[in-house]
Amino acid sequence: MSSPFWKPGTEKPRILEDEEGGVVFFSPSLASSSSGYGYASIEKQRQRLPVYKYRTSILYLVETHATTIIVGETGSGKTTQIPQYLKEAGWADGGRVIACTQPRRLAVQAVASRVAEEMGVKVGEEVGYTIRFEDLTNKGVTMIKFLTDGVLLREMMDDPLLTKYSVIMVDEAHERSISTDILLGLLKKIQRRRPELRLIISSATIEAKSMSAFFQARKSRHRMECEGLPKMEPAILSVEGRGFNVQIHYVEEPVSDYVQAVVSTVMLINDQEPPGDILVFLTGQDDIDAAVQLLTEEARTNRKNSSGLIILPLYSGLPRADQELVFSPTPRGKRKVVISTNIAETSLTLEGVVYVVDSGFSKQRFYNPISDIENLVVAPISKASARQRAGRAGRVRPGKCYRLYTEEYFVNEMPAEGIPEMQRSNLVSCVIQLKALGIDNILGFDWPAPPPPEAMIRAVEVLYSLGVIDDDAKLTSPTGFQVAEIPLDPMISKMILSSSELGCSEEIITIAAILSIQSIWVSSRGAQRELDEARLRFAAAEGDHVTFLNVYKGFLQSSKSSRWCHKNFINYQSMKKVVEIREQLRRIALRIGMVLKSCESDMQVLRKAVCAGFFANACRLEASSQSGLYKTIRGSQEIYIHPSSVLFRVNPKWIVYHSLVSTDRHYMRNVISIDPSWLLEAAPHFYQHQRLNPIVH
DNA sequence: GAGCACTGC
Repeated sequence: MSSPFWKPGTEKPRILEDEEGGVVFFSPSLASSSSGYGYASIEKQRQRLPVYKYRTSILYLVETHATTIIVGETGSGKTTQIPQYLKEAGWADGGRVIACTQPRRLAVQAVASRVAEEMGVKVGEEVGYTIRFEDLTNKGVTMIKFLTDGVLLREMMDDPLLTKYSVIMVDEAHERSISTDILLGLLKKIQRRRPELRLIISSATIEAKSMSAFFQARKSRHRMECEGLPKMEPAILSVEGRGFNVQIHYVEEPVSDYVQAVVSTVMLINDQEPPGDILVFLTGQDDIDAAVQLLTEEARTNRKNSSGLIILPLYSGLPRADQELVFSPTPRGKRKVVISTNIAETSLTLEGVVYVVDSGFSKQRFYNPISDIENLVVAPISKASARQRAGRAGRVRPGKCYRLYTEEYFVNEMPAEGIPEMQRSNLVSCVIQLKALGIDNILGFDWPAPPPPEAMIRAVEVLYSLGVIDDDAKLTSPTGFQVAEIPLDPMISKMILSSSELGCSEEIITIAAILSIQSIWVSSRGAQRELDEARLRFAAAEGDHVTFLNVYKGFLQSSKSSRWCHKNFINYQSMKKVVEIREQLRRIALRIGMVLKSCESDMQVLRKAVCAGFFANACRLEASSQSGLYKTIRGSQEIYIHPSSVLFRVNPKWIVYHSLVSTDRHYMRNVISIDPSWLLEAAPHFYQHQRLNPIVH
């Protein structure tokens, strides 16, 4: 286990082969020693990884089987080693490329730089990576390429058979993200056309069996088993991990209040267990803030041991600087307690954690295709998640995991796997992507996990109403193909296309970029009034979209200053991303033949363009309503303007919204006022005269 | 007058 760089008593080099592809921080000692030690010691390190003793088997299976499924636990080294084994065995000869996909950008970068280091090359040469906005590959030189699965899907639009790849390894397939699932479905289809292509599906769970069943080709007349071609029967291989043993503790009785249970469990660990940091999994910001506060008070009153506690929250909405606090090393004699959302389950890795407290819950997205509303719901996690969470305690030495649910519940009631994202999401983007790849029979597509037919039908309806697909459910030309080319939600893409005809594309692509990120405002529950005041400085009577334009203009006038952002409660990181996305949209717009033009101060055409994409989200203020109650034109859903909108309390008679937040009420986020006659202009087929007229007058 | 698990192109 010990690395040649690490002497007992010194800080252990931070992880070398992170299976989750979390944020990898190389310690300075490692960074400096890599040049001093040279190739041999890296080679020794590689040989110590559990996956090494399977090298020959893996190469044999890949050679003889079209699909190989690798079940590998954390720390097995599969992600960094298998692509190298393949390259060493000649799979990248003759200009072919070995691809390895990851669900997350950071993982792509981290793994690529590690593999480049092991091979003694620079990233972008023999080893490269591609993520959105960043392509560090060199055609004809790059042999191993890491990329997000979303990027590989985009590549299929230009090269549907992915002809340049000899082997494609889909990593972290157990996470079952929408793009991983689409990719798996498409790769299965490609295999029929390209029998020489090899797939490696790498997964952390035993779900391998269902994955294997999926890739099991039906005995078909077209594809006889013949010499020279690999077997269609998938091979399965397990590789053990290298984590330390984690002792599991369960509660004896179900807990009624898991925030309270978290507090007492942390205090118990602190009183009775030797030093080591604690990682707590809760569901969201509210719970986390509450737990942080309770723990801080508890630590203050119960002085015995708890003065050494450093209590930190962790969730993605946290400002960057606060997030980085959790990575700072724990001072001697102190104990760090990080209270986190699911972000610490897969997206980032904390070192030094010895104790995990698992509430057994997380927030999950659910989609109701009937109401067309997506909801965030606190729901029980799966056994797979519970194991992943527990594993976080065994990275540096043997650890303990305290589950705030009973063993009986874990064994008998907890579901083995989570519900794939595909089955609980709006599918509009997914369907258009498949259409663009020539998959016309969406309902008959061979999915790893078929989504509910209602959700697919709803997606097809939306695309039809946007004029993106025709009566035969085929992409329209040019609109459908253009919308598919733009990497955004189709409603936003449609808005962009219309802006070209209306003469306001410069403004609309700015709005599109802002709508496609989380939020441009800093999240500050503490300074709510100041944030509201800052927002009012940019407020436009037309609504939030025009307000965004004012912010963007201000940002440019400040020369993209971070100080200006800070002063105005605007998230600087978000604005940088907006500039980047806007630049990408601008390039795509030109490529698909749009006219880039500014409407200057004519906000009416701009609002029409928003209508052209979002007409389905039109609402009218209830005449008798004093409380700001709106109803959707289409479904008569009762909804309200979100208090964060600049049109909150202004309540214009007609608006369209960008998205809904559903709690006890449905709140519209980002709204703009419109004239109802524009709805008829934008979507005559959708708002027929007879239906709209009685409402208009 | 209230709330945003997490990714990705």
